[in-house]
Amino acid sequence: MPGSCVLLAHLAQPTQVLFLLCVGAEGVLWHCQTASYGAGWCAGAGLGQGWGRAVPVAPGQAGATEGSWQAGTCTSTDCVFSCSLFSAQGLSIRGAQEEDPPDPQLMRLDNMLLAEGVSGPEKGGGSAAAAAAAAASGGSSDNSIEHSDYRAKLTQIRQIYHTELEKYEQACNEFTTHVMNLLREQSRTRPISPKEIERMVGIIHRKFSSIQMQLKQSTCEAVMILRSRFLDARRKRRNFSKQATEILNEYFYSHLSNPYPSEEAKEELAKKCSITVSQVSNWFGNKRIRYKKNIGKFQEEANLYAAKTAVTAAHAVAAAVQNNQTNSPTTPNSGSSGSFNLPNSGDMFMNMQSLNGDSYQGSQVGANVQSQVDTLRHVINQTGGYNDGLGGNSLYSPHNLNANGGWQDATTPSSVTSPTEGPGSVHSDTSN
DNA sequence: CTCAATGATTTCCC
DNA sequence: GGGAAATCATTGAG
Repeated sequence: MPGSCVLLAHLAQPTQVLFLLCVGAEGVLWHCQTASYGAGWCAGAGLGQGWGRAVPVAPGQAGATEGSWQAGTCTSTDCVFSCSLFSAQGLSIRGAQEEDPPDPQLMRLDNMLLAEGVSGPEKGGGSAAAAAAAAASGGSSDNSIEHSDYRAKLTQIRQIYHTELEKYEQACNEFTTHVMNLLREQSRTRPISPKEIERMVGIIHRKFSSIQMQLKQSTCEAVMILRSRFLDARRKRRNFSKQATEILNEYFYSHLSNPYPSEEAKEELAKKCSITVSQVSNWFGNKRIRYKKNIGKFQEEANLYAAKTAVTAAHAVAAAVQNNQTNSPTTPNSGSSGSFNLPNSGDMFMNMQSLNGDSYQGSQVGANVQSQVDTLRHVINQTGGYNDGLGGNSLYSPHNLNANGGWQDATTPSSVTSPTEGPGSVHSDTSN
């Protein structure tokens, strides 16, 4: 059994390895912790378990730092104990951790782990995952697949962190017991004061604290890497689901005269499509530009969605009319196609116009139809039978509809009043 | 592998 | 800040 000194060190191995180094009558000795730590590594580094003689590392030797020791028989740099030394006789501490005041770095790490949901109480879903997902998605609801993916990985990190933490605590206790036993044996040959024991225990705990800090540090790094990967993954393009594309297309083609969804509409669409608001904005931006550039190419698609919308609208109108016992005799839709009752029928009309060429030219008529629709809606509302289904008016009703047509004009009201630009004048950038 | 489609990003403009 | 336009980068069909 070595002398009375204790040196607790950890080496920067994949798994933290704990050593006990003693300085005594027999010189400097190392002891590889045999419990849950170190045994494997000790063997791997050619140290074996138990006690062995340590020799100072020669200055300049690879891996050497001031005060480094290595196993007497091991020349591998892996065997260098870059650790602080606690003198046996006076229990003087050189290089011991100075951790009396709360370490600001430790506090930062703790805060981060808490914020990331790694430490602290377990929450179903984890605020960190939600926060990261929200941040990554531009502040809105995110793709649930990525969300759960991120959450699963974070949970994994969390589990590893807690397992390791538990191991460290257990090892700390074991080690403390071990040292206490050493001291108890020492007390047979020399007087050991309670203060000395207390101090020794304090040293051990501080050492373990610094090891814990490393664990926290690497956990933080893992979370950061995960987050960056998560964000990077988001940058990758992923096609929207067929359903989402359909919903977006339906909106687009039923608002062809003014395909600029309001913020509310965007949010609603985002929700329906399980994508973010910015993705909705991107989609509409891309769609507008691509539609404008090649209207012909999108004609079939436009007709498809127009027909689809018409059918839906017809059904809705039929239902509304049927439900409306006091149907107004002035209702203009009775007996006619019925599709114009759609709040968006103005756009649909334009769609039909576009079959023959430029879709923008039809908006004059489209606007007229729109006004009819508004009248109709007003009438129906007054009779009390029409306020949902077709509703969408808060969400889907096109605003900024203008008589001249053209998307540009819709967003630049100043030019709407321009009498020089007739219905036939197509904005230059609509031509390809 | 090629290439069209398409979601995302960048740049410019108002 | 929102939109247009150009461009980048990935996806998926052939």
